[in-house]
Amino acid sequence: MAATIKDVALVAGCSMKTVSRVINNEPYVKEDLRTHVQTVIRSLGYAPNISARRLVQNKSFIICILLYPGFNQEASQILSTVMDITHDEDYDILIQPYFPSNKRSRNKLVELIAEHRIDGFVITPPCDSDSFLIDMLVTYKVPLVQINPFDPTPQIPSISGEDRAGGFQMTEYLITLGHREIAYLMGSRNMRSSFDRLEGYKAALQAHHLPFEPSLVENSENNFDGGYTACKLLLQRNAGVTAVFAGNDEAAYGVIFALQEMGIPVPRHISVCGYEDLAQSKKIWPGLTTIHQPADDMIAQATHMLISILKGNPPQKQQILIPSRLVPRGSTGPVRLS
Amino acid sequence: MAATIKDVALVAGCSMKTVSRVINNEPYVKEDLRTHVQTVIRSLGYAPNISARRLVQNKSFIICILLYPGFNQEASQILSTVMDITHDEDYDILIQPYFPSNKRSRNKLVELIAEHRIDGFVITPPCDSDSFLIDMLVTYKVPLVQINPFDPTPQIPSISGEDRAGGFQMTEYLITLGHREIAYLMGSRNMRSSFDRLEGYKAALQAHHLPFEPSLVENSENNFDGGYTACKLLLQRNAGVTAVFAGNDEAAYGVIFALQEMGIPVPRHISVCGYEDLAQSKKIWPGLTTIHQPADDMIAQATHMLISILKGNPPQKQQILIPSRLVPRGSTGPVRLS
DNA sequence: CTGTTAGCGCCTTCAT
DNA sequence: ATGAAGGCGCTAACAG
Repeated sequence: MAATIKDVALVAGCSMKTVSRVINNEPYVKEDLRTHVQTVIRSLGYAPNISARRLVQNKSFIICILLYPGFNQEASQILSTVMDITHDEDYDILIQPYFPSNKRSRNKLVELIAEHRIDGFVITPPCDSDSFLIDMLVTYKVPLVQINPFDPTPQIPSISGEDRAGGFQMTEYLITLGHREIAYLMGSRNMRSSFDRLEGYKAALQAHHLPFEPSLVENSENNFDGGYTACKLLLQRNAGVTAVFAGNDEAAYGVIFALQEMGIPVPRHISVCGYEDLAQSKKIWPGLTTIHQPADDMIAQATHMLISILKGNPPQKQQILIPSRLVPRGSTGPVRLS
Repeated sequence: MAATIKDVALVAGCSMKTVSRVINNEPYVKEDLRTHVQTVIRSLGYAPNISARRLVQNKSFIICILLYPGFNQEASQILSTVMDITHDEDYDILIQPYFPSNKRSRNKLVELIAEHRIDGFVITPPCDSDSFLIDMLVTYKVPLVQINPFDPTPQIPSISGEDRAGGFQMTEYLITLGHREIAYLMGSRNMRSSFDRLEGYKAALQAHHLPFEPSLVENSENNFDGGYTACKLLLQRNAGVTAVFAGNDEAAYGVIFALQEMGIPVPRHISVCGYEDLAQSKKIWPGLTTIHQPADDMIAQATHMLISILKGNPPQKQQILIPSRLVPRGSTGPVRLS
């Protein structure tokens, strides 16, 4: 069997506690004793048993990121980021699917809190739209950090994107290119970002003295099929559209596909843009114009924030805003002079 | 504090062991006692402490998937799959980055084995090209399942794709479309699949009495930039190419991008195909022809296999082969009659 | 600076 | 069919 702290103490001729001090880099051990213990540790191939430590400290050293399984593309970048973090930190990171209001998801959550004693959670939209989730975490006093929450609360730390500003920037950019009939694909209604971006869109129109035309707003899911379908519906109803502002990059891919299928050149006849700047967006021809606001960065920040809270260092600012930045690529161009 | 098994025993008026039996669905508890204990458990809101169980059983109930961080697109699908599994299983799944022969990766691995006592590993290529890794796992007797290993060993269970067959199918398909000058982008040399697909490519040429032309084989990394660069080099050297068989889908995206950039229509002038069938491949216009052999399925199978091994049920077959299937889409077409 | 003692919450073993 | 005792490996609290 593997060596224990007791074995090391025996061989090193000191107490268990001293060995413990050495392992945990605690002070109050004379330098030569410390090095001696370290030698013994190495010679025995001793490694601390994390489970025992977890038990006695009543901590799991595991944090959990709750993700809505609908977002596929995002996931790849999130995974890389998470892997970076686990590479460096003491905490293990568990990624769990969470469907808001879903019975099984809720049961799993309870299990995670009650049995696994997960130390903290990172919540991504639209998971926060399930009030059961937040209630549960608050009741059990499990630390959490929210990403783009629908209702930011001062008590709960969060990372949010400047969606209103992003919606404004993008719309203004399209207006500058000469577009007047700009469609907006509104994403899921249980995410605040959908509404905020719409606000920005409206504000930009107003700033340029353009009318807001409700029929140019199409409800759709923020994914490929959503964008595809919305685009077709929209063009049926509204032949004059010269630009489509999709709810996110994935939806924009759907829009582009639909347009190509209909033989409408992008961006020569219709410009398309998204929101998020997935890695894929610079790989599809002719490159997708979008707002840079990557989920992975936000997850990384949230995770680091959570870990530092768990380590007893509350953040300076509870609510962090990530600025949005326009990334122009080939999928948008000047409106065609007809 | 949370209730313990002791509290439940006290309230229920029985011994701890009886409570333990109830929790774990063990036999030898009278039916009415069992239901009574269950009632008490519910009323106290008792939940077993996983850390304690882990300590006493000397198991972590955690398995680890080692992933090379280079594959970004795959990751998204892997994550979804993994989330599905954790939703159902008792095991937590940790996803860890692993760079073959990298010092930090190796240290992390040792930590995972020695301190975290990870119960089992799923190894993906090219991680298995680091012999330290396999040695480590075998020495410590940690169960593992390999995916597409370079050197399959009868002793180590593995899931592999039929890469040779896939390479053959795709090449033959292109030949059937009339292509004669078919370029092959060879991926990483520390993955067996690169070589096997090349074999399939050669075999198909031979079966159709076509010469194998070494200058049509280009070494490249299996990613977007690799495909992009290889495509440009290739066309400089070899103007007559009418089809490009990329090492995987990501590389194919790079090829398509390069061709579009050069104003070469796909598939009218040059056909392009990939290997893997990522979700993205049906979303880019005009759809990527590819071989269906998704990493996520293989990971899912490997993970289930590992878990069943850990539960004491060795698999019937140690080496599992996943058949490859051709998925024709819009990126390939008949060769142009010039 | 170093050591002793007493659990953490659960399961295993062996009685009853 | 049920229970009592002991210990997994570690650290916290308190002595020295």
